[in-house]
Amino acid sequence: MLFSGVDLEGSVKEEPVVKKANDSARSAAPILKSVRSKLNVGCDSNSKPGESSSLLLNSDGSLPFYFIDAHEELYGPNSGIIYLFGKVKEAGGTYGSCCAVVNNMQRCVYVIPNGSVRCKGKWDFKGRVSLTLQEMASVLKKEVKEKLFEQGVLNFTMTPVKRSYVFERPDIPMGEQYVLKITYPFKYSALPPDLKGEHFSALLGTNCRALEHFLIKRKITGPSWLSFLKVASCSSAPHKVSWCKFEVTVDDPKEVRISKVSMQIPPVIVTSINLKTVINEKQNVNEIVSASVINCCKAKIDSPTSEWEKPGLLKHLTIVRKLEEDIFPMGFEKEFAIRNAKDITLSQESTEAALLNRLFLKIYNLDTDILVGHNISGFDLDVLLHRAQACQVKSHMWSKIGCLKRSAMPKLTKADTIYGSGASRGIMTCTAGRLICDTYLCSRDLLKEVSYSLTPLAKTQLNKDRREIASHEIPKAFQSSRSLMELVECGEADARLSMELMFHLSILPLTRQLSNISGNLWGKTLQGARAQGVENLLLHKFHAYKYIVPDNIPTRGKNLNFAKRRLIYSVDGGNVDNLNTREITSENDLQQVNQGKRKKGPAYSGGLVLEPKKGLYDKYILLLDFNSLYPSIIREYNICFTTVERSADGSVPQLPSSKMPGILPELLKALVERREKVKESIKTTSGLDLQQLDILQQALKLTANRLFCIYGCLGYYNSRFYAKPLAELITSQGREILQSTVDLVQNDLKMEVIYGDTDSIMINSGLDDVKKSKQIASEVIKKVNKKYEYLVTDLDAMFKRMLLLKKKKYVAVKVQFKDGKQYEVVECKGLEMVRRDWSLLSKEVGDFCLSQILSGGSGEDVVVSIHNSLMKVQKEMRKG
DNA sequence: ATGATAGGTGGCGAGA
DNA sequence: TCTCGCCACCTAT
Repeated sequence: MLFSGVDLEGSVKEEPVVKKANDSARSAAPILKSVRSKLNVGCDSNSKPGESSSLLLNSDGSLPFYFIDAHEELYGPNSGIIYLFGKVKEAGGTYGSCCAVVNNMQRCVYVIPNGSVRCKGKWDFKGRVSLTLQEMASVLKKEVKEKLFEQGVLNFTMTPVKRSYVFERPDIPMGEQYVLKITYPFKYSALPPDLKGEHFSALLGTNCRALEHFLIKRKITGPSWLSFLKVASCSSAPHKVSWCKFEVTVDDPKEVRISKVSMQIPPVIVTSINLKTVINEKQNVNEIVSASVINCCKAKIDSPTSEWEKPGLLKHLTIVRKLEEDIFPMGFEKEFAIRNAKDITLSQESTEAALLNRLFLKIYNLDTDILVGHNISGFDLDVLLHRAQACQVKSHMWSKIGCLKRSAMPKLTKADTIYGSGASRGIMTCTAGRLICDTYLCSRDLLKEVSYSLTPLAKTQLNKDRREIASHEIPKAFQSSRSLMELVECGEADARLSMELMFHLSILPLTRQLSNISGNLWGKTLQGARAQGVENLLLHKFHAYKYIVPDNIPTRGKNLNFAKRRLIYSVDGGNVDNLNTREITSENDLQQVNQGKRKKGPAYSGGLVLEPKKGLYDKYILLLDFNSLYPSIIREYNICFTTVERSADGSVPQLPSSKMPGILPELLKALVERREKVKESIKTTSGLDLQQLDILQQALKLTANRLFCIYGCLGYYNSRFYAKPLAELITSQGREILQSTVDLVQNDLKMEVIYGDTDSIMINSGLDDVKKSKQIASEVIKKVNKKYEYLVTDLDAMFKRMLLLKKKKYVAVKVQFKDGKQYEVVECKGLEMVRRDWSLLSKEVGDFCLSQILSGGSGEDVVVSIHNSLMKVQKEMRKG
């Protein structure tokens, strides 16, 4: 099955077979026994004295591990080591956090030999000598061996293997051929990507990351149950590298497998954080005065969590500190005592450093899997770590914000990052092992709202009023006990709202499913890295079919590479016209790079927009729409890296003639079919499973929406799978399809097309009757759909009245049906009132005018009424 | 570093 | 003062 992470039928069944390995079973058993005994010693912090916990094993003696997050150090002595974070099951049936250290990762580099080898398995070397595979291999091996020694790589294996290459590098031949696969340990540095030799023209995979290699090779697609066949050792408390409850070491990556038994997906521990800060004017930095934490210890990730507010699941704590050398206001001690009567929910500290220590310790003790907060990645985490640095919080404390013990703080980027741009790499490094769920970023992805601040979101989504305290008001809060308690409550309320938002939007189950579908790391999906999702999907798929994938261009020095890449890969420059043109081209490109991201002219032409026949229409207008046009084109014409022949001069390629289905079309087919299947399952299932299916369907819908991203990634310059010719081919087909549809409707069906944009056309039916219009529409649709196999048009809407003003600007009264009843909705596209950069007044006035125009009243009445209202507005403005 | 291109609109400054 | 080109911003698909 394609996406093994998603289990459609009969997902929840078997519990893991509890404890003990078969005595005779595997040699792993004794090791695991010792693991277990060590773990009893090792799990120091979380278990109460006298309580001992041991891990449950599968019946074959392997250790089940629910994989959640992973991390690799990119620099330093630990690069090449992979850290997996997840959950293991304890004897009591509870779950504990676990870190698995995977050692001995091997680099994997492909050597592309010179000359053609596609002729009958013989290596045609420089067209002169024809050698056998074995002979050629030995010549090549000898040279590669020398080169490896030169690079200081002393320990390696070499194997000739058959692989295909179908991407955009002109220096690597397309199609299947024998290449030499080299593997060597990560402790040796990466080979230079441009290394060449007498017998080989290129290297691929030189800088592949250990983690990516691991996940692709082990076919791990997002959060899922894994089993560790052998666990080499288990560190006890002082020797642990992580803050997790348990820690194991895996010395052979191949001992990590996807679990074949389906087991219940464990709940996770979610901690919501909200900081209240004051601005230190002298240094222009935020200082923390209070931190609120809300913890839910059993959040479901396979279905929506509905009862998260149930007593016992939720705990809260707010830590406040004194402002400057002040003392806490009068009466605070009393409040303090009341709040802590039953449970510690309020904590007072005298310094910011003490507050931070307390908070980090709390997160550690909670054994948090997921940190949540509104704009947590853009604000709270950044402030936390900067303050930890400024207050000289010890590394064994601040590093508890993540799961890996650290001694040095990674470079944090400046605090003044753009609102909502996500966390910096340094912050993500610190939090490795705990997922970051930023409800601000997520709602921006999942919802369409005017504003994504907490206050409006709380209102529109949760129907709750949020009390806001402006940042300059915060110092005043310390003047009285009452106002200070209000500050505390505000912090807790905010933390709570953010968590509620997360549950309300089912962010965890949704993003988990998305990660499973695309094979992405959950943390990346939460960060909204859409391009990366597609990248992973393609990586998994192409690897499975034995294709060598395009190299990962490292971020560092990318700007330099940009121009270089342009020169190497650019088909524009490939024109043998003259060298001058080429140099100018690359110089222009360099300029574009230097001028930054703001200036980016389109690289190729996109969708067709028809000139609108402007005016007010009062007969029924039919809006016809091709369902996900670009993905369908890929399927319809079998467009793929593997099928389209790219021309050398950079012109738009021809449609493929190959009937062999390409990988992209197959992928889309699988996704579409999968969605259909889920839809069907939804009809026939009930109860809890239905909720799960619903999430699945939502996720699939999201992916379907993001199928567009597959096209996007083909046209996205920084994408690993950048293929301008393919993107161009797709859009050019799109234009042709739209045009031919227009021609069909106008010439053959003799109907008037008044507008069209990329994948849609509007037809003036000239009718007053709904039913007749509908009938006509279905006839048109039938005719259009007959022409295509996968492309499907649909009647998107019928407009009773419409005002068509410009390209991409129109208002219409849409007719809809619900329970057999007809009702009308106003749809407004592109006009001022749907834009955020127009004032409320102009929106209101516009709204009124349009409602008048579309009311269907006589022309004169409308004019009079609009005029009157405008006069009224004018008067009001003069007054104001 | 964080899918695409097409298109409308107001603001701004240069130049007539 | 007016026009024009450029830019930032936001939207449609």
